Amino acid sequence: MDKSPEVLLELVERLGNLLRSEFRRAGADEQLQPVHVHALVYLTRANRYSNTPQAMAEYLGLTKGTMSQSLLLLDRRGLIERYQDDLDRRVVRLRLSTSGEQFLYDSQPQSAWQHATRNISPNRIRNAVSALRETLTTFQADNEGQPFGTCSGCRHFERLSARAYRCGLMGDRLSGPEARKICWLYEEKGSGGEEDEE
Amino acid sequence: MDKSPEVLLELVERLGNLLRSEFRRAGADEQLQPVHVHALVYLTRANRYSNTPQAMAEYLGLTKGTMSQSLLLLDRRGLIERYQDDLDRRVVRLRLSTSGEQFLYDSQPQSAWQHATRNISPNRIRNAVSALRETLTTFQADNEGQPFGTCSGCRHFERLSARAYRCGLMGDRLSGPEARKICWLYEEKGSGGEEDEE
DNA sequence: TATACAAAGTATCGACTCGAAACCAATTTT
DNA sequence: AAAATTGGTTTCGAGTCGATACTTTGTATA
Repeated sequence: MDKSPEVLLELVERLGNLLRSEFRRAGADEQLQPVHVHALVYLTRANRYSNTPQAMAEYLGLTKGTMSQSLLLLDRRGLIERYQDDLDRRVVRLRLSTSGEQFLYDSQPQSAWQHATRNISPNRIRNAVSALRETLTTFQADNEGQPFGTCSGCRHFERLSARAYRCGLMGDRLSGPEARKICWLYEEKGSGGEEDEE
Repeated sequence: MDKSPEVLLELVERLGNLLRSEFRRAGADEQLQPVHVHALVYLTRANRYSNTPQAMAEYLGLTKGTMSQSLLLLDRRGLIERYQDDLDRRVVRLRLSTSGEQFLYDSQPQSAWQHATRNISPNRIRNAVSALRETLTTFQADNEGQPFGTCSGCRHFERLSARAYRCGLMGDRLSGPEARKICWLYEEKGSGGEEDEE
């Protein structure tokens, strides 16, 4: 019997704890909770389909009510900006404010981690990434959660030319940087045979 | 430029969130918070040097005061037992009670994850484990945190015979299963040159 | 059109987490 | 024996969190 999956779980758990502690530390000066820092980090990575309270709540594993609270706080502190969507006036869009960006720049919540991978060869990292990504995909498929992923690996992702892309689902053109951000409409590419009726 | 470390961070974050949600779900019936479930899971994996409030707090990234609160709750609910150490009467030892074990057996907080790795070859998992383990080690070394690890990879681990082991630091004999549990006195084996004076 | 219904967000409430600081008791150092 | 240290507990106040109810906007249906 192989205990590896168990050990992998343990490592992810532990690293998750440390990351959380790191976020706690980063937010301490500004009296922010870990989840607030995480929310700000998320905003740097979210594309135009994912920068809403709902997507964020889903990503962070919170209810929309709780999310609303945290966003209220971040707004009061001037770290984010909220504005209405043009087409659907129910939806709120979120973006980092200048001071939000400044905060992340100053507190560097991710630097300790970045540093911690310095001794690992790019190749090994890529392998680990691929294994974890697959785990994530399977997990999300099992648990009916919204699947998050970056555009570049998505079924709806279309390359128009060398540097122009498009989301086939929404029909919007995407810039290169945006194609590397987190999308909420993500669907696994090659998994096939899962064409939902209706 | 390679974005892989960033992506790895993101995956660990996300999987950490999902794990947390999973713990939340598992504890919902018993009105337990995710951190309580995590504490119970930790106890199943802790060896004789790590089954104390302090080690647990360190592992979960909490202060001892906070930890004390959670342990009080778990004790009141009858999910754990606390008893005094024989040699040092300040230290409290923790163990799962029968109903604690029953709870974990019933709620299966880790099963969803175990399931999620089913499509990944053992070999790829082992590679991912090794990369994450190294990241963890580096991270802990950078951040002066207590290094957790399993006995079998520890510098103090000695094999007496085919099935008998010993911790060279504490002098205790260890059973086979115990040698696979989480230890708080863990020190990296081959890293060398870090012999602390004093 | 009206009218029902769904969806995105907000507000309120109560239980609980969390760190900080003060505290206590057992141990170790001096 | 006194002082310092260590493992844990207690207390406090701020803040998270889910549940529930609610508001506003959009969509479907008659």
